[in-house]
Amino acid sequence: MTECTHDHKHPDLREIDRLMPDVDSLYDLSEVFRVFGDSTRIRILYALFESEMCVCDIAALLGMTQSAVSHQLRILKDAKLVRFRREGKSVFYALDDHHVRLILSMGMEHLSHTR
Amino acid sequence: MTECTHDHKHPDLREIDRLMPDVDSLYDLSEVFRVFGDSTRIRILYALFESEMCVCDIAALLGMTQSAVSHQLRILKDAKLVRFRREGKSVFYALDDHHVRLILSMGMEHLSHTR
DNA sequence: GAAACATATGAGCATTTGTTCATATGTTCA
DNA sequence: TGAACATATGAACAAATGCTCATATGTTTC
Repeated sequence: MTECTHDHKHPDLREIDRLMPDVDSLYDLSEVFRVFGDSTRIRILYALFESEMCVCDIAALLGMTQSAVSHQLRILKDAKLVRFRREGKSVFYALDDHHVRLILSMGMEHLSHTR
Repeated sequence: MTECTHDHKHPDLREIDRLMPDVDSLYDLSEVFRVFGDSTRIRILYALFESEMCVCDIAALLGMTQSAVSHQLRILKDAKLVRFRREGKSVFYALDDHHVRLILSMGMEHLSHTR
């Protein structure tokens, strides 16, 4: 490969670099979306749209093992997308804040615009 | 592991299953977010916030090889997140629609709420 | 047509990721 | 305290992912 010889209009790269969020913020942002980027986790989030649920019910609803669901819930919890409360032997999970719903519906809207 | 013995309040799983989008839609939705879930692609998208850019400029801006950027642009293009136009030897990429900006700002907003 | 430039793409490789299995932790009740 | 239940977690493994390198495709200019 050879360097770009700039024989056309180019933006001021330094100016653009100045305007962009710093690399660390963008990395954190990509991590947020990476959490949404798995169908199991998306299904869990949509299940929680209706009501809070315990782990075994989520597993039954999705037809997955309790272990697999629990592993994914941990990722969702770490990303602050769900919160939980213990009630006896069960642990109930729920969507953490309204941003989750907003982000999901934005994604759905994008989908509907691309077909 | 043993089955859940339902000794507490449980939601109607069949009703919840009925209300949820079908599995295929949720898979497609997760694929959209998976595309956002990589810091290189996020950096490319933010670079394009300011103006359309050719591949070599994006590569220079991000300090990456032309090949790496081109591979990621293909993924962004397939997901309809960017569009492109050829002008001579160069190919200029731009954000495809306003949903991209909305989704990114939703993600940023979520981030700012979690610290 | 040939050379130079800009971009696209396939193969290979190291890393990451999601699931399974086994087991640990935590809670209730007899 | 011990047994049963509900959830969490570490290790292992197969599959997916992102980058590099080499090279192909496409465009302009001589």
